[in-house]
Order: sequence, then C-alpha cells, then structure tokens
Amino acid sequence: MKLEMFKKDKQLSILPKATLQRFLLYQRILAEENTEIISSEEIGKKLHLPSELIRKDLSYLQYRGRPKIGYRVKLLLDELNEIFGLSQKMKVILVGAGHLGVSLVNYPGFKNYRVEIVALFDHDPSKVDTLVGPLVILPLEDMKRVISRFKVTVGIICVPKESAQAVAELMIQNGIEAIWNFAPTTLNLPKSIIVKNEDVTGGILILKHMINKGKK
Amino acid sequence: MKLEMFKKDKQLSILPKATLQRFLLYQRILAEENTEIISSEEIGKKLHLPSELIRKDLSYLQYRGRPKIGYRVKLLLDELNEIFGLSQKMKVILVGAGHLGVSLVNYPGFKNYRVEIVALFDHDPSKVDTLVGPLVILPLEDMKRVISRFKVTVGIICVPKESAQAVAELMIQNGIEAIWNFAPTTLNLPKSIIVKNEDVTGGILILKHMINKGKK
DNA sequence: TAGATTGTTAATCGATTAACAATC
DNA sequence: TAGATTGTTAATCGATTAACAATC
Repeated sequence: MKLEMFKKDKQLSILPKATLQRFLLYQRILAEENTEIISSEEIGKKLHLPSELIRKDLSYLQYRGRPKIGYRVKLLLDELNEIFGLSQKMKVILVGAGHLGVSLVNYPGFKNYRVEIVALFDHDPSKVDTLVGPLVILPLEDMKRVISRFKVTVGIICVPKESAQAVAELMIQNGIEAIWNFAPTTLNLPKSIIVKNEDVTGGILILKHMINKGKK
Repeated sequence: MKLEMFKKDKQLSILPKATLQRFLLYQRILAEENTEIISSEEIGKKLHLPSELIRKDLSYLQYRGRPKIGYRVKLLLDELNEIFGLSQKMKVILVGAGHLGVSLVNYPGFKNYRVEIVALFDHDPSKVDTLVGPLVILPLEDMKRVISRFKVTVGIICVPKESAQAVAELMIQNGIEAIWNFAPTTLNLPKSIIVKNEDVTGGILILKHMINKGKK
C-alpha cells in the first residue's frame, strides 16, 4: 500500500526530459489547431514523430484521451499551458542590447508566453538612454533598483561570452534566481540558480557535420 | 573475422548524438585553452560534466590521450575541427532580414566556423537594396542566380513561421540541400534535405517550468 | 458487433555511470 | 615502483518502440 502510493507520487513528479521538450512542440501545434478533437496519429504526422511516442508522452498528463475518439484539443492545451506556466506572468530583464538582445525585446511571441521584458540594460554608455521598441536602454547600475521595483526573478544574458560570467554574478547579487543564457559559455554559478543555456550558433557546425557525413 | 570487421566499421561510423552535441562544447573550450595538455578531469570541471563521460566521448575519436599525461589540446582540437568541417568553407544564404537575421549576419563567430553568408534576402520591398553589414538585401527573385553563382548549398530561414514552409520550398527548388531553420515550425520537406531546427524562444517555457517545479 | 483509437506493460535500444585493467 | 590518468567492458539507467489489452 505504502509502496504504491510512493509509486504514484513518483509518476506524478517525474517527467522525462525528452518528453518535456516535446511538450513544447505539442503546445505549439495545439495552439494553432482549430478542430475540437485530435488523434495521436495526426499530431505525429505534423511533427514527424511516431504516434506511439505521442501517446506515451501524453500519458504523463492527467487528462486522458478517449479510445476511438482522440484527444480534446482544448483540454490537452490547457494542461500543457499549465505545465509551462502560461497562466502566470513572469517579469524578466535582459542584458545586452546587441542584435540578438533587440530581436528578443521585439519578439511578439513572449506576450503569449506571459513573459514580459521589463528592462533592457547595456554596458555601453553610447547605447544608454536610447530606445529599443518600448524600452529605454539602462545602465547596469540601475539593475538593482529595477529588480526590486518589478520583483524580477529571471535574467536573460545576451552579452559576448567574455562578460557573461560577470553579468550573471551581478544579476544574482541583485536577486535573480534563474538565467536564460545566450552567451556561448558555461556559467559558474551556485547550484541554487536555475540556468538554461541556449546555444544558437553552434547548430551550424552540427549541420556541417551532417552534410559531410551524408556525402561520404 | 568478418563480424569483427563489421563491428569496427560500425564503431567508426556511429557517433552517438549526445556525444556529437558535447563535441561542440569540447571544441569551444579547447579553442580557448592555452595550455598544451589537458585532462578529462579539467574538461569536466569547465563544463560541469563527469570526467568518465568526457573520456568515453573522446574514445570515439582516433587520437588517444596518454595515461598519466592527458590529452594534447592541439591534436584533440584538430580532430574535433575536422568533424565539424572547420577546414572547409561553406557558403550560405539567409532569408529574413528581421533582427534575428541581422544578428546572424553580423555574428563574427561564423568566420571561425568557415561559414560565409553570401547573400541576405527579404520579401519586403522597402528593405530591398538597403545595407546590412557588408550585404545588400536582395529580393527573393535573385535567389536562383545567387545560389548557382556562388554554389550555395545551405539556407538559413529567419522568417515568421507563416512563410517558412514556402521559403524552404523555394530554396529547395533553387538547389539548396540543407536548411538551418529558426522559424518555430516543423517544415515538410523531402527526406533528402537535411534540416536542423533551432528553437530559440521556446526555451523560456522550459525555464518557466523549471522555476515552477522548483518552487513546489 | 467490429473497428479504431487510447493507454499500459514489456522489450529493445541508446546513453551514462561504475569498475577496473592498461600504461606511462 | 607507485600513483595518476586513460580507455574499455560491464552494469545501470532512461527513452523509445513493440505488443497488446482496454474501451468507446
């Protein structure tokens, strides 16, 4: 009896990383779906994934599909949205007003994700006080004030790799608890800090490798 | 005898995906390393990975380290560079002159990767003929000419998801063989085309999930 | 009822970790 | 030689695929 409860508990809390990653894909296509019902076969077709895998993944959710019918798009989407915290607003700051930083500030999709970039910082005095979309670029000295004023918990790093570590440390000093890091470097931070690294440019090397391998 | 040869063959050709992904990280830190010798322990420290995993990964390479000594940085790096095709030039085109596209055009790291963006295209007539870094934005009609003129085999897609499929098809019609796709959508293309999807913005949802899970 | 689809359990495959032999 | 480090094989862990039962 005790053992079974433990097992159930475990099943609820353990979500395979690969599954979570695919949940992003499911969320994406379900958000665009305009039928009421969808089958695992249809989802698989859209994403080039086997339907068995879709069903296995979806079995980690509480909502169950109905045999012979399929899954109700809305209920599936609601639960995925909940997993990704789409019902809670999240305020973030961004450091580094280069092209990548600016492209993120202007990215319209964050609104749907309920992510709001409340301030944009840059080290370069010539950029400070200029406008990027709706934001004025601020100097790093203002970070502490902004973080406590807006209760920001997440920081985005879009600076060159040389300054990424220092920026991360500054963020943490000022109360940031999670970092979305676009600098191509491994940050050395306390284990309590959540870090998600986004390696944007390295992918072209994987592509180069795939091309060469294919040609052999 | 035959079986063993087959086995060896297999070992040479099969590189686990996870290992290839980490090879990117090894390449990155080795390129910045200025000592002559490095140990698996040191590599592991820099990347927060166990040294056993590093050694296992490196055992897929031809070059062997020396017990009690370590690995010669230069020889390791040479072989990783070879795997990622860093000795061959690759010409690519990019479609979509929004902020992300521009940030890629201006990214200085591609030079080291021996990747050259030879042309930048955009659908918007008001952008055509304007300058982005060293490039003039071209209309899509020029794509065919540019691809055959420069012998381009790779295309980068930085357009909104609505037009990504059409742009991909146009690229393929004009001779492109591999696509680096930054649009958050799954492209439907012939199996012969190599596609690498780069999901830049979805990562914030994974971060949101990690934050919520941690708080529970 | 028969057929279609979900959902679960078992089997397989792939990746990581552990143990330890090889060797400089 | 002793100690440190690589490299390989076996064990474990995690993810995917296969088989099939459940059910609408």
